[in-house]
Amino acid sequence: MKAQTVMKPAKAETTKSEPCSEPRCARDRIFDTARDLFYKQGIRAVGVETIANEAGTTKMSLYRHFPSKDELTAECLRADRAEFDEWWNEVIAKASTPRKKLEALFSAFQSNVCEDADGRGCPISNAAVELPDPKHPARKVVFEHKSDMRKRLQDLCREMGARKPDKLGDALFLLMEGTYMARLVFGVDGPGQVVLKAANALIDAEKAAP
Amino acid sequence: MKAQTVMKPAKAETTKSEPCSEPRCARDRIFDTARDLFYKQGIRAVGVETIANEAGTTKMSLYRHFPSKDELTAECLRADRAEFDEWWNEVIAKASTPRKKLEALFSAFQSNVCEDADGRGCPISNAAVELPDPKHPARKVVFEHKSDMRKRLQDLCREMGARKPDKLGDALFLLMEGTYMARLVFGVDGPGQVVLKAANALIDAEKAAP
DNA sequence: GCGAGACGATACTGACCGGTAACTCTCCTG
DNA sequence: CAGGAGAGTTACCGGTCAGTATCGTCTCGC
Repeated sequence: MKAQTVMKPAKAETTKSEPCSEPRCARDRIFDTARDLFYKQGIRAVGVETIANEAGTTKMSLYRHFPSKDELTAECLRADRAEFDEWWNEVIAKASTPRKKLEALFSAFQSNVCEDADGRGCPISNAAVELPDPKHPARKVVFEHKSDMRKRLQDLCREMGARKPDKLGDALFLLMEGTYMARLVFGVDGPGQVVLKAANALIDAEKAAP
Repeated sequence: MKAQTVMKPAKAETTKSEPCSEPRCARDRIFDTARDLFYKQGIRAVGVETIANEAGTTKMSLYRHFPSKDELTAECLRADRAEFDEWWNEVIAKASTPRKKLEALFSAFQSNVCEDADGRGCPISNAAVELPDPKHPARKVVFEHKSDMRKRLQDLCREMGARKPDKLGDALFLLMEGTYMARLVFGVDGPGQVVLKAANALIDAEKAAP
């Protein structure tokens, strides 16, 4: 398969604790391959041997860098989480008011989730489905990420001056999770296409009357 | 390869061709055990041997009644779907208007999903996460069930006189799916507790202005 | 009484699982 | 130049996976 051996990177400014060479070092290739395969095929469906082969290396190298498949899984989810947070912060940074931040979030969210050709919803939610064991190291990542996401929404609602910010934030949370699952079941043209309008309707309703 | 393997008698007792004894016949015990274990531990996490043992029988009996684990899985999902439909019809039968039917649905849904002590969301949505292969027989059940659920919501919105019934129905669909996932991640006291209020807000907003 | 069907028990296949051991090669650094 | 770390290779471990084969038993309808 791939392999493409020596490429003479010619960079390597002798930073001591950075031994990676090649296109990328074995650890990074393994990590990225694992994230990709876990997302596309499911965590339980992918074996460590498959990951190693697909990354152009061997199982031994995988176990040199990661203590177990479970820990590798948790690590991948942490990367997913970090990527999500980065995306989130970038989106809200461009908007001026809490209301506009929420609108920008749901607008970008709808595009991201629904328009990705081979998307399969949220890798972290999916992990929660695949790994029921509460002792699995990935479960902690799942809970922390979703709790954080919930709180961010509630905080934005509070800043916006909603009457019941926690409840409105939770309702918006439901819309997001539902969009993930709708994408997974229906593909691109599913119910997720209405999430922005639905979020706006909920926000308007809460800011208005009784 | 077997002919019409999957039939389901499940009728009254003393019908002549009913060799089931014991509490229940082996097929039913296997089937119920599989549904339970698949839901609680995940489909991929449960082996056929485990199912057979837990049902107090053997793997051979399982394969006498079901052609494969994949088909058994699909059959379990069909039962989940039938149970859901039955629940749905019962709930809307008690309400007089489309608006009240929707309200009754979301009220009962919130209770069912959130108050079940060891609930793990929707078994059918979970199956979609666990089984990415589009050729898996369970995928057909997933898609049909969710399409049906989506259409039922849209139809109720239409009967209610919503201006954009399809979009409103889709928004309500997102709320339901989100509630399932929220239950799975957060347990009983999660964001799902607001789904009834959120649904009402969306409906009111759509029936009212612009 | 007898065949037939349902069921249980045991053993097996071949593939794959996560994880480990021991060895070699290469390249960077001191 | 020596040494050590990162990486690749091969072989292996015990266990489990889905699925099959064989045989024996129990019961029920005829």
